[in-house]
Amino acid sequence: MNPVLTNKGKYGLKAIVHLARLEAGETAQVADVAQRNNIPKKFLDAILLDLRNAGMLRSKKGPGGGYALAKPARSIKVGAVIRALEGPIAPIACASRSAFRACEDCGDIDTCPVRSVMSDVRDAIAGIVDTTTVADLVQRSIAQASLHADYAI
Amino acid sequence: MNPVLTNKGKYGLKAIVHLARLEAGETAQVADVAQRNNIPKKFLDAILLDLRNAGMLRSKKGPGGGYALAKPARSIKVGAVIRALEGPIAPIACASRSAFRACEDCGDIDTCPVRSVMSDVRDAIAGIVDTTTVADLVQRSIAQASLHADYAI
DNA sequence: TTTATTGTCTATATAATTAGTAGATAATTA
DNA sequence: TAATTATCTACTAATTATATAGACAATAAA
Repeated sequence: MNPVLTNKGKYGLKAIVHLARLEAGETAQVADVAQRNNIPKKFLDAILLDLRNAGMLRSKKGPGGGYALAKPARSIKVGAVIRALEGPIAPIACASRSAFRACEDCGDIDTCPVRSVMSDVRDAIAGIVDTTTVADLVQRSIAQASLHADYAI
Repeated sequence: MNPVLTNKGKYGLKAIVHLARLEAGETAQVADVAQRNNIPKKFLDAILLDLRNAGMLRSKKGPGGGYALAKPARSIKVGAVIRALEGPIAPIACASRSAFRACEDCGDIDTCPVRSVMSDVRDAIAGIVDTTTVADLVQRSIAQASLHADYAI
């Protein structure tokens, strides 16, 4: 099971966390988000567009424009971000709820042990990504940062 | 998070379940396993070799030869099969225990929220695949088969 | 109303990975 | 010796990931 949060999904999550940290009403420009997070700007363009089209971000063109969250960070699930950028979370199509597809080599879907265990895996993944929100991610990074802060003068 | 039990991993799991269903001492030939499970024979050759080199299968050449499990099915974890064929199970390298690697774009690994949630995902996946054995898969397919059996005369 | 700025969209290019194939070689049995 | 079966090396094709280029559209400020 290879690395399969691709750069696209990773960049998208980093970017949306960046936006979630803005003050209410504030926007950030793609170029700024890209630079601050070491993300290729043009690549990020396409990613933010996907997230916007999925209803998670709003955008404004022109000087002073940029991107911002379209709704509260606590209402945006990590799973929604991943699905918008990477597609279904199931490790195999026959174990997907949203995009089920039988394997061509499958004899009987009801007795396939691979499908059975991969369905469990899917549920386990969903159990994490669909209960963790972007607000949680912000919280965690702050909590971790303070744990590692150097308070010595 | 794209389908990422690849065909290789899927074929390997199907094949090892096939072998786990053999009588004690019995072997099966690659050609037979391939045909019965709709797996390209040459591809399966390479897969079974990997599993053999990982110590899960034993093989014998020549007429009457073939493959068999090298140890009891209950001692072979699904996670071991997947790791042998697909590599580490973590969705991203920075969340892997066995093959950790920091992202090039990562500012601080300790405060990265992507790594944090993906570590949770990794643990969730491991929680399934490292507690499910090949024997469990055999059991399940039998249980499911009897559920769907048509007992009417 | 012009100009600079910023997001939007389409098309294309490169690299990596997956999925498989071809064909020779080695071991074993009859 | 001949048939059989696994082993190994090398190669090809298809798909996906990772971008990049450049035109276009909307907005704000001068």
